[in-house]
Amino acid sequence: MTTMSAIADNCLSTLNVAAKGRQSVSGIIRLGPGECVYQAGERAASIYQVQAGAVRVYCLTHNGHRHILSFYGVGEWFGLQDAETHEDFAEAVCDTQIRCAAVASCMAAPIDLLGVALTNLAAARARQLLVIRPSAIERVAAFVQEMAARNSGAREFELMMSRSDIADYLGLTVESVARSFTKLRTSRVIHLQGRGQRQVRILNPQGLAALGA
Amino acid sequence: MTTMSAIADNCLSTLNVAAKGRQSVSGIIRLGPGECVYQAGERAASIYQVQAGAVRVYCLTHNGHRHILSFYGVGEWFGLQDAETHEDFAEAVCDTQIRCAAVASCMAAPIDLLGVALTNLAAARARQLLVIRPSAIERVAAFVQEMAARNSGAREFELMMSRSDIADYLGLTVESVARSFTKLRTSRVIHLQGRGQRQVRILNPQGLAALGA
DNA sequence: CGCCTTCTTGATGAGCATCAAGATCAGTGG
DNA sequence: CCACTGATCTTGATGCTCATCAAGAAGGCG
Repeated sequence: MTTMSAIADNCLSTLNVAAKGRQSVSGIIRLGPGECVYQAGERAASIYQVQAGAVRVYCLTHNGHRHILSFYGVGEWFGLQDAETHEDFAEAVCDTQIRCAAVASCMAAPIDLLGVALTNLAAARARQLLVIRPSAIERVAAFVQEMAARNSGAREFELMMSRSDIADYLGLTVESVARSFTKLRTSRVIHLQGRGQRQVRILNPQGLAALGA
Repeated sequence: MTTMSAIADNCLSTLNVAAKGRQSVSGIIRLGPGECVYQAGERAASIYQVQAGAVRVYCLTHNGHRHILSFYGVGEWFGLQDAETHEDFAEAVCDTQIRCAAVASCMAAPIDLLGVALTNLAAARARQLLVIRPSAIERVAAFVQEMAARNSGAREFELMMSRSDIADYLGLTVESVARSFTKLRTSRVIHLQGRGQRQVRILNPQGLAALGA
């Protein structure tokens, strides 16, 4: 019983801490490529939903390398965490529009914080399975599938992020990413064109799935 | 205060879904090494807290390999997720005692589900940073530090899991794990002894941190 | 003792990081 | 219109690290 009430106390304290010390900020924000949504060290008082474009959330490792924890596309929520201040960075990948909701406002318009947290948790777990995969081409194949799924399963779509972003997301180097894309292209699994070879058309979904599943 | 109730509402809605079709189960469960807490496909109607021992939660990958998502030690909660059924497996690592709480019971005795979810999310993110690290010895060093932290930062403690568990947790092979432990031993960073070389004493915390930080 | 599991050590090869350089493209200004 | 510039992407060569295969060492237990 005492354990139970202790947990209830945690619940209260977490939220009060998160909300205190900052004015509730809500509204729409427009950002250009590379512009920052929040930085490590800032107070975490809001959560954000992508309205258009895409956002990358990343951490810096001990040796200064950037590791992208997740990309967020239209409709997805990010920025929720347990600590009082952010330990990560969020930036627009391209021209982007986000909605900002103060966590404290969840009482007025109850946003499903638990749902957001669980969705993010599930995504983080899925990413672990992806990243642990040894082969570079498998990671890239899985990434292409993930991006296709984000575009409603379209056969053709445009990557909003650079090869460098993809590399930092998959834990590879830019060169390995480029090589894997080349392999997928020469083996007729995908077709690449457009500015920076970011326009992707999936030619052989089965072949892609066989690699990335 | 109202924040609380909003979360309670969320709690209710999510939990009704999760709890339906299964009797609420609460209580204490004792398990021996390798015994199962839940399996993929089972309805997710409860969350669990480790009272003694340790639990491993893992997924099976497409090619049949086991990937351990997380270890849970005394006091930690696991089993919470957004899907209606589990997609992962939970097993006792050693002799273990867990507390089982039906999610539906959170209305009567409000467990901080959001807090549990956010803690798990933070852990998943930390693990991404660990696993993405290229070097095997760095991963093992970070793992040893994590285990030390779990034992209240003790200099000496016993690993409850096998080398095989560690390998599946770190995304390495058993051999690489053993080699890394050997390197840490021969470089006088740690000392190993006891059954299965699972008794660890940290001789050089700075050296360990330099590798694993 | 024999059998089993777990951990360690050795030899070899594959795959990726690294370093280096070339290719493509958008933007800029003569 | 073309040359210049910088960013991004691709390709090539080399070495290191880890997975793999194989076998030995160290308990635990009947």
